[in-house]
Amino acid sequence: MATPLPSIVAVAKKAGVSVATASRVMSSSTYPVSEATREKVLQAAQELHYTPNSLARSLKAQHSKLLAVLVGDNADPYFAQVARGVEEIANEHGYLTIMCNTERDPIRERTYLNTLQDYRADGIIITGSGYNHTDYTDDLNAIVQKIQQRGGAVVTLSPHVIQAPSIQTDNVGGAREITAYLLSLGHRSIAFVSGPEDVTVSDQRQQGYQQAMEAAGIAIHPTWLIQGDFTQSGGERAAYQLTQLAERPSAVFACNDETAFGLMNGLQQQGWRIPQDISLCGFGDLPMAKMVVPSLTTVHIALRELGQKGAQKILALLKEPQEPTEEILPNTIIKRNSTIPFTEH
Amino acid sequence: MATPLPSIVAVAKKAGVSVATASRVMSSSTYPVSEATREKVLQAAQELHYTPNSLARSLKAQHSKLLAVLVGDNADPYFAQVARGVEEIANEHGYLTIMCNTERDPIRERTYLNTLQDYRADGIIITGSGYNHTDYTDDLNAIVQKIQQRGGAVVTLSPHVIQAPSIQTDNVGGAREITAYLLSLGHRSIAFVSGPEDVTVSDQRQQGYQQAMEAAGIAIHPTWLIQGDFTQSGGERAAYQLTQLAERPSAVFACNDETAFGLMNGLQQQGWRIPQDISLCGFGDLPMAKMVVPSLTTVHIALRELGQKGAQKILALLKEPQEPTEEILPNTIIKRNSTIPFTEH
DNA sequence: TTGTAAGCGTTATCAA
DNA sequence: TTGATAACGCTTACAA
Repeated sequence: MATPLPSIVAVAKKAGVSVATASRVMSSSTYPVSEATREKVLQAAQELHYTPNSLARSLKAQHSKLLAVLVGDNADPYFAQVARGVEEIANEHGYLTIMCNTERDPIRERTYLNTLQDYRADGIIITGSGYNHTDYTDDLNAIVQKIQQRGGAVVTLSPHVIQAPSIQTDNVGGAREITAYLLSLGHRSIAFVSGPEDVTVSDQRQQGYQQAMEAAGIAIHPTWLIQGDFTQSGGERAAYQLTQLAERPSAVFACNDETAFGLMNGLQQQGWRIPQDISLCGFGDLPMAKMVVPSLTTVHIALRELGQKGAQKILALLKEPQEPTEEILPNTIIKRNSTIPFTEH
Repeated sequence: MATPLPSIVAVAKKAGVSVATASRVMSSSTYPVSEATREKVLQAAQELHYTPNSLARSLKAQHSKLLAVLVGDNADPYFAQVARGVEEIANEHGYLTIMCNTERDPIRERTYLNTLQDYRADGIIITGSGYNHTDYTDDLNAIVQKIQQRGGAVVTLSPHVIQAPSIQTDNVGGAREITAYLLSLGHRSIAFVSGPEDVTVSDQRQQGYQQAMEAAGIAIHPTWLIQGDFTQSGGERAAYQLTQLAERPSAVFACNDETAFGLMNGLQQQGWRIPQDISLCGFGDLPMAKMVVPSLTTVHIALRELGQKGAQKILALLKEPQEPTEEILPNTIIKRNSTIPFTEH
């Protein structure tokens, strides 16, 4: 049978003091309490194994010490790393981390945001989402605004229709750089495998790709633009499309590592050798990127750090409201074995 | 400035009814309320954008609709999959999922368990931990007991010093089977790379390995037992050790996939070809297992399903307390390209 | 069918 | 320095 935990009244009673004083010592408030009574209370609390009820505390205090991460899928290594960074900082500061998988579905995002509001989550970190547009833009922003009004903090870690302070990796720049790297290797026909349609991160990376190609004076052939969906199977499908082309590009740039892994697998299954037959690169630098054979040339994002910074931003926001800012973090190209200089076949 | 959200009193006032009736319609209790007043209340709630404060509700109801997962590291694909399964079921049933990274550290486990108790988490799922022994065994079990006493449910998903209902994959059996598979391929000298010392899962898998070897009448050479730590870098170190041996085994069984990936990388860097020079297999069947080259022969665990079952067990436990049970789930061997029949060199 | 009021476990205000 | 007491927002006896 469920027996309730001792409350502060039990402690007060046992110590022979009022709940007020008991509370004062348990909540380690600055309010003066004599050493003698403090001892008595502590003693009683100890004996009863008393610990304060966080729910009651939160209700009273109007904040919960709850921090949430909205991710597309916590099993996706990209999000997993970010979430890890968040949890780390949260834990350090006495916050609990709530994990929310949205599958990039605005409706799920909305539902979670509402629930989180009901729980008075102090901070919400949104990552891995962000369509260019959705019918729910206003909806989402309305909720976010309400969250902010009641004192909650919201931060996005990727482009999103939600208006909030944001910390992001330089998607355009990173894509431009890695494309420029392929160009510097002598490649001229470079394919690009995108993410799901209308997802902004994918568009931004495509933009970087296009900028680099344009700067090199190369017209992008329509068949070089292949649709993916950020998953390995999407990459495999892209590989198939690639092998069907009349003229094979000499390099492919996948807009994220998972896609690149899928491509690698798919292409190799079709008998293509990487990098001899085609150079391949990704974006993200997941832990697996250096493990696959050949190891993957990619854009390194400090994912865990991104999560940490997001959490720190939340903490800062909670301390004192600040102007909404957008911070763009630089990233670096990691050259590995999946790319080699262009050679005539 | 932070403006508080409307409470049920605001709704009651606006609807011109008592808080009791307002509450009755908002909490969709079975208590009879006339259609007319129900409408009025709903209307008022709508206009005020009222949603009930979950903290207050939880405080009153003595349960929080909070479910926690304790994992070693949420960025480890193994745990990530399990956590995903948990979140899925939790979300379906209106529970929020709290993610706790313990790094297998009993002290961190204890801290989290305490915090979770303070938040009145309804359910706690513990996975990825479990030393054979620790100085904190009694501590941990004391907290778990208190959690259960106050009505919370605890389930473990891997061997652990914590006494609680448990659902686990068949570690011994799986290891025995896959070792038997290697034997059936003609291998006789089979190395085993373990996890961190004293971690029970690792011991169980080693046990399975030993059982199979024994059944085949093969004495295990001491040098075949190599210490790993469940990580890729641990696998790489093991690879190095392996290459130093005077007599090379013809196969290695890594006690988890991450270790196998590290081995694969390390061995290949030393110029060993897999599977020609040595057959390799793992345990877990992470998504990456079929992506690496060569693809990895391993024991498939339905990880996500394990998480789902864990969450369902919690839900069942919450509904009505049951006898603590230990459920062992079968697993299956996935034969891929990292293993081939033994051949003389 | 509706309302009043107590209580969940805290903390903070006000008096003493 | 200590103690009553109200309040946080909700649900539920108990009355009406």
